[in-house]
Amino acid sequence: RRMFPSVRVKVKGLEPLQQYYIAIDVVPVDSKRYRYVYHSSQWMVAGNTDHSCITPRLYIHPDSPCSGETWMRQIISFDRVKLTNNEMDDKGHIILQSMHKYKPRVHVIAQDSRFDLAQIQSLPAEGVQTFSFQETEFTTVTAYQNQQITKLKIDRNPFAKGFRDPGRNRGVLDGLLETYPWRAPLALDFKAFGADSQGGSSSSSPVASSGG
Amino acid sequence: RRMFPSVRVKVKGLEPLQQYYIAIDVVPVDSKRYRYVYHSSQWMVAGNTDHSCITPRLYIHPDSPCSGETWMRQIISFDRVKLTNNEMDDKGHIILQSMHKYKPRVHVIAQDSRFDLAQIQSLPAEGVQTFSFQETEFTTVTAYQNQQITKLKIDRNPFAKGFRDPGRNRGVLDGLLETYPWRAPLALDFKAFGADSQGGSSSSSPVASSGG
DNA sequence: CTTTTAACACCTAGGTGTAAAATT
DNA sequence: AATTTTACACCTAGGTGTTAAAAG
Repeated sequence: RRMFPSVRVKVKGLEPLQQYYIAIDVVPVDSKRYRYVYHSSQWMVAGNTDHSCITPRLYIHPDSPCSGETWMRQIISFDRVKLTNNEMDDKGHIILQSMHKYKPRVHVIAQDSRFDLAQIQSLPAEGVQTFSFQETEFTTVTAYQNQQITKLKIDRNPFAKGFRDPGRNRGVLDGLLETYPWRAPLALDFKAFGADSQGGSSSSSPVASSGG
Repeated sequence: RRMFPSVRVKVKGLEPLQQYYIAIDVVPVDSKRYRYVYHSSQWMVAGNTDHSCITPRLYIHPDSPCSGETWMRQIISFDRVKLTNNEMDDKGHIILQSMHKYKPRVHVIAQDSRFDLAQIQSLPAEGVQTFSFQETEFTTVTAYQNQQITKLKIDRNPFAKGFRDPGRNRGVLDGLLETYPWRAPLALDFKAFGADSQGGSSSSSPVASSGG
């Protein structure tokens, strides 16, 4: 299923005429398995798991490759990214384990004639800058554990319109959205050199969860 | 509106590791205006018009750029090409005049670092090979003139399913499809060097017409 | 017991020819 | 009179949370 809300970014500091690929992947935050405790409304550690050896799948933004000038002029939205818990998936979706914590990463990749980047499966060794944002951390589920998340999805996702309450509960939702982390596009600055730099921003608590 | 039936091609003779763009455009067959004569079921010349000065719009296949190996492994379908008669169109659709004859051209463009091909608006001077096929010639209309074309579209276009006759008229349509020109993908051979080569094939009469 | 799967009604988004209205 | 535009019902295609059944 699609990731919702989707990651949206703005990028600056690119070379206007250079061509870039922009891609996203999702990496584990830790090696813990979580369970949701209803009476305290919290995710709590429920054991260890092993994320080792699995290279995360890369989703290339469909506008890639594209000039720095064009990338910088638009908000870059990853709203077609699909997540699955099926480890045998053959449709190129991003594979995650349910009941785990993850964080998306955005990669800006300068096109280099030394590599064939047409069919990128893994990140090249150089010419890549990686950004991630604390506030985009989320917990995976196959069925929603948190009623607030369900309401947020129903109210904000156009495809869930059929489940919206006519008017009555809007106030509650507005309150939640006050701290909703992904309303504004995240900012990437390519000028900060070096790979794996953490694009920092204000850090709010993880709120979003996505069905697998 | 979309062009239907759409142009489908297979290409061979590419360099497996070279990157290529593949694009389509539509050029006038002549400078005549046509009208459809019902009693003889024929398109007849109805005057002259001026196609001069207008550079045809290029539709880049969405898989571009892509390696020769990948292009050669698949049937290349231009089923999302859109036609319009609005000369002020700002959505990048291919602009045609109604009641005129046209022929699609397919261009195979080797990626060359000397040019910025990310946003191709016009064809580069070299590294391009152009193919066209007599049997893909068609006449533009805003309302169908020929009942056989209407039937063909209704029976073959999945979006027109709501207009299909339940079973009864299938025989008539099958007879028409026997000479339907675009059933098999057209064959391009990139080995035939030089630009503007005419990829020849059997020449049947123009049958397809598309709404503007 | 908890978690996952699959079928479903209900949406968004957009591609059909039709028929009536508008234009030329 | 011929051609074009517009609104429309009817489709395809696919993204929602829900629910009941299945799996663990």
